[in-house]
Amino acid sequence: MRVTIKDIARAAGVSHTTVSRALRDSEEIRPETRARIRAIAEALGYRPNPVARALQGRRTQTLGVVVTRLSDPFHTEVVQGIEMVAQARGYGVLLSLSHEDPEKERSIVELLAAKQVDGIIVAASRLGSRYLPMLEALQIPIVLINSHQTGPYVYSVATDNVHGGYLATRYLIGLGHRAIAYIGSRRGGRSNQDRYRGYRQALREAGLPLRPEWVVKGDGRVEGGEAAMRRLLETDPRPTAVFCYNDLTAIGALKAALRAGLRVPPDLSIIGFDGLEEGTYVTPMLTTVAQPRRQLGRLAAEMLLEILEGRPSPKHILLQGTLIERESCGPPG
Amino acid sequence: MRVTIKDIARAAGVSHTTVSRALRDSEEIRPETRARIRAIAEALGYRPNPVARALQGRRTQTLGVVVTRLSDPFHTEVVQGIEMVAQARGYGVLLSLSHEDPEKERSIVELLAAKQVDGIIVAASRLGSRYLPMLEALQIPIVLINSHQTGPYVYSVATDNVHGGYLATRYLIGLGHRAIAYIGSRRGGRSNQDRYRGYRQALREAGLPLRPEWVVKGDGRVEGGEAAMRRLLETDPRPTAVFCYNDLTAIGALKAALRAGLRVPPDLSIIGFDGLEEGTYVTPMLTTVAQPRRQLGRLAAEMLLEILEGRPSPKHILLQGTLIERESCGPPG
DNA sequence: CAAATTTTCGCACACGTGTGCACCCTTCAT
DNA sequence: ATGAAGGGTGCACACGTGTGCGAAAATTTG
Repeated sequence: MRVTIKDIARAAGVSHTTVSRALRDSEEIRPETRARIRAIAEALGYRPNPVARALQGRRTQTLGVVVTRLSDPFHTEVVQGIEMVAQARGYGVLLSLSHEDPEKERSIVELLAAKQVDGIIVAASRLGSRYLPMLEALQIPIVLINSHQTGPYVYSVATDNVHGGYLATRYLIGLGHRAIAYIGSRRGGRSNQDRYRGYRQALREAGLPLRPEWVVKGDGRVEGGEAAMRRLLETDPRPTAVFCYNDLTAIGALKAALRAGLRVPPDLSIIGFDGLEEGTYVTPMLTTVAQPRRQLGRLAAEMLLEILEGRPSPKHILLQGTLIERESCGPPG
Repeated sequence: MRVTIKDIARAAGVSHTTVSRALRDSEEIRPETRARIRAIAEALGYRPNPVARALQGRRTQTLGVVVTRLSDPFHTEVVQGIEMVAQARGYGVLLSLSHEDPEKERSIVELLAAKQVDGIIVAASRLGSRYLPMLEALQIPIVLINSHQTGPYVYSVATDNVHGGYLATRYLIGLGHRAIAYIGSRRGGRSNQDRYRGYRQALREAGLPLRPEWVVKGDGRVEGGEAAMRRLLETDPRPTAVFCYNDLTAIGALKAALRAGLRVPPDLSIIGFDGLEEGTYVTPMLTTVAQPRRQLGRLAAEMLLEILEGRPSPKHILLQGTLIERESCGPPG
């Protein structure tokens, strides 16, 4: 059997009330008594029962985390960031996967709320604004990662996609490219639109035309990037550089280009987005706009904990991505 | 405020006892009463409080999962398998990362136990047999993934590393290779030894010599594989094929080989282990011995649930890997 | 119609921890 | 010596759900 405060009370010859107070270092209990009880608790190997505490105090010390898929390396790093903060502050992390199904995401969030988590972090939500009424009904603070929404219980941490798209495209322009394509993502939603916006803005500023046939869509994964690149390779004239929605897309694009016998660079330059480890696996290594992924997770968790513990916190945080120059870009050949 | 059975009792004009029984479909309550109470519960939007249930019934419906790092793609797939099963059966998944620190792994397992999880799954444990006394003291069933141990509360699911190593090496021999190297892992522990054992066995059977200078060690990650391959490239004669401890190591080896100007194949053949998605990102795509990773997670979760729900279950399951032929191997050139 | 039986429900307590308030025992002042 | 003041501790209840057992109501039986 597990040791409870009643067992300690019996051993110490006091009531469980006194034990409870002694262990919480209450001023009401005489110091010697406190010390004696602590010693007995130690000797008996007492571990407080968090379930009972939660029932009593209405706090489970647990954060719910909702993610679409873990097989997407973007999310894993975010979750690691969350977990590190949570672990350091004594919170547990209850993980649920939605598999990109909005309906499932909804039911998962409700399930987490029913499980009495203190707060929820949702990474890469697929749910739009119709989401909000539910969140408010739950009365649980929620932090959205890379999905901006507004509402009384809703907070967010995101990277600036417009800026990132602009950064990538400017970089290619700076290398001397004038024929720059964009491979987007069917499933990218708002973030795809924003990166595309940054791309257009950079083109416009440089006085470069926006060619519709150079804007194609993948699916945010390797296969989609590959297929999209094959379509780009058939255009005439061909772009000399490609900005890809994310690194997986870029890796697919690179595969297709290499298979077509192109040298990357100089025949083609490819830049990705995210800053995944995986970008260093390929040859040439992928140049990319890195999102501070772990930071996203960390900040989301810290924000949530601040809110839960009643400290002030900003409601929305926007982070900037940074360019990582590796090998997949160069001047047009 | 949250709706409790007391609220329902008040609305229905019965005691909370009756409500509790009605909702659990007890035979003691008259069918009409049951239906009436259910209707009221429905109307009020009642959700049972799992914390209170856990306190009363000693079950939290939560599984603890311990993993070294999520950034290792091997684990993510395993965790996904676990989560899918858990979600389908109404269990939550409490995730903790140990970051390859044995001491942390220990404390995490104890923390999970303190948090009253019903069972624990440990993926890729770094703790050896001195682990066992603690596990027994906790009296919580534990399933180890890819780490075989024996004890009253200890179960395991693993892939057959000896067989996998043998399979990979036989495949290379079958292609005509007679100079086959092995890049192991410093941190691989038992699994590294077993894969190496399979390698030696295949060499012995084929009458090939085991050359010490062709057995080097990486760290199970890309960088280590790269460095190890550079060392191999300096040997004379050079191996014509390399079996790598895992896919990340193989990706590193491939990078080094390509950088040295080798064609893979025919100048060099490389085979990995794990069957990661990442193996398809590189050019040429990696041939590998695939572990049924999601299956590992699934089986571990199913095993644990069987045990928890009192159904019989095998204590140890050993799965076989399968060869996936892609592009990185061919006859020696 | 009364007694025995069955059905239906509520009382009281349990699970482990926390807390408002009353009570008891010192201690000190009068 | 008596009263007040104050510190130290325990009683009783709360949190939400589940359950053994007894009591009341409904039904069957003699």
